[in-house]
Amino acid sequence: MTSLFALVDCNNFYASCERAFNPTLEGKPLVVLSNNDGCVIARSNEAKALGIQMGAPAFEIRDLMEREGVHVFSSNYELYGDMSRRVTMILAEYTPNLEIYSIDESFLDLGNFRHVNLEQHAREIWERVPRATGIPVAVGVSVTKTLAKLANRLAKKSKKANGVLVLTDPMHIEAALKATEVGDIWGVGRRYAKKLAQFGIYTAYDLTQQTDSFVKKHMTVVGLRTVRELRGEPCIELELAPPTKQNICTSRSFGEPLTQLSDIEEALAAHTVRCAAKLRKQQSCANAFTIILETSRFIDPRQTYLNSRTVQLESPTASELVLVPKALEALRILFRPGFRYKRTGILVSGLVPATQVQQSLFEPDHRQRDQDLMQTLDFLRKRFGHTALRYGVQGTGKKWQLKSENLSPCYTTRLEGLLKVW
DNA sequence: TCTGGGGTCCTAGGACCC
DNA sequence: TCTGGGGTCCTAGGACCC
Repeated sequence: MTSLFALVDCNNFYASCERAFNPTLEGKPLVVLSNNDGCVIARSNEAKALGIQMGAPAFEIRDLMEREGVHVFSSNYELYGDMSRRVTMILAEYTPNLEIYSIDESFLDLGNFRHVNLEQHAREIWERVPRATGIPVAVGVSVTKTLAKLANRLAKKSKKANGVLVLTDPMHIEAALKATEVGDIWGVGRRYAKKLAQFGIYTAYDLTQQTDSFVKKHMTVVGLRTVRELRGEPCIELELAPPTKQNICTSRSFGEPLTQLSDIEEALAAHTVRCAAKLRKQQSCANAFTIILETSRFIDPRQTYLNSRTVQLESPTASELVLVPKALEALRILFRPGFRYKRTGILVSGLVPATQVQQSLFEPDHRQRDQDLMQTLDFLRKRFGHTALRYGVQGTGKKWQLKSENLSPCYTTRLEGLLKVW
């Protein structure tokens, strides 16, 4: 039996979320900016039509946006996360096997749906999700995940497809491969596209015609898997449960450049607390952590500074009480006066399941005490918000906090947002 | 003045061991 | 032509994804 996958992708997801609660934005150009209101990370179709590029720095297009009356939003991940859960719940009704691939994309296993009219089934999903959630989607169906991605892309692009494309007929697959540039394949980025062009390989079809050894030589085994999938041979399985993360990173740019160690300490303490909470959420402990400290990358190279410091822990931990002081200690070693710093962060690594933690022979055993305290903290923060309980060293965060000047209300998760919808 | 924040996997090369 | 051979572990760097 051959496999069958659908990829359901939300159109302009963050932009659509903002619009879902504000119908007056229908048909208007709208963009969502990254953290710190830095660059464009989502655009409505109308904004795309104005020529606003993905990743464009906000300051470069400010004039254009003002002139054209573009509605600008700071990113509101609380809202997007909640909308994403709503979409996923609808999709789960259409398959027993669902992979939540990202905040706005899911793969559906349709392996046992051969008897149904696929076109009709996909079209039903396409209609149902926006009706239930306000978020428009596109649906691509094919025999491998990579081809389903490709079908999804064409479903969005082609007027005739109108949001739904089922790609199972070999003739249709070949035509689709010929119509797709090599750099638009899932798993082939800009670097490889450039390299392949030097060999005269421009379309997905061209790539499928290469020998396995050629592909492996230039694109490693990862690229070979992609090519086999394009040829219709499934190599990438559905991931039903999210894999346990092997690293967890929490870092943010500062709202404005910082020169004082004490301000940066505040930021790093806050990031470390968030990072430790993420660790506990996946029930892991870290064996090591790395602290990153850097200036802006967009200034005179003589004024830039980028350094990191990795610290091995005596025994794996997820306790803030251990991590915060050690993180700050590492930061003080990294810090050089005289630079204008833009970002700091922590990455925890060497993660092991919390249940398998071995106690070091040389450290006093604070584990039980720490665990109890962390449990209490997690409970209180869940109930009262993650900033409800802070350490003194975190300060008030005024100096380093993100710029978010155009934040929409958290319509779905906060009282003031709910009232506004009413 | 102003340019995001997460992640993954693979490979090559060096250190070190027997 | 060939400085021995083979294994593991670690890190840095490069590619990719959203």
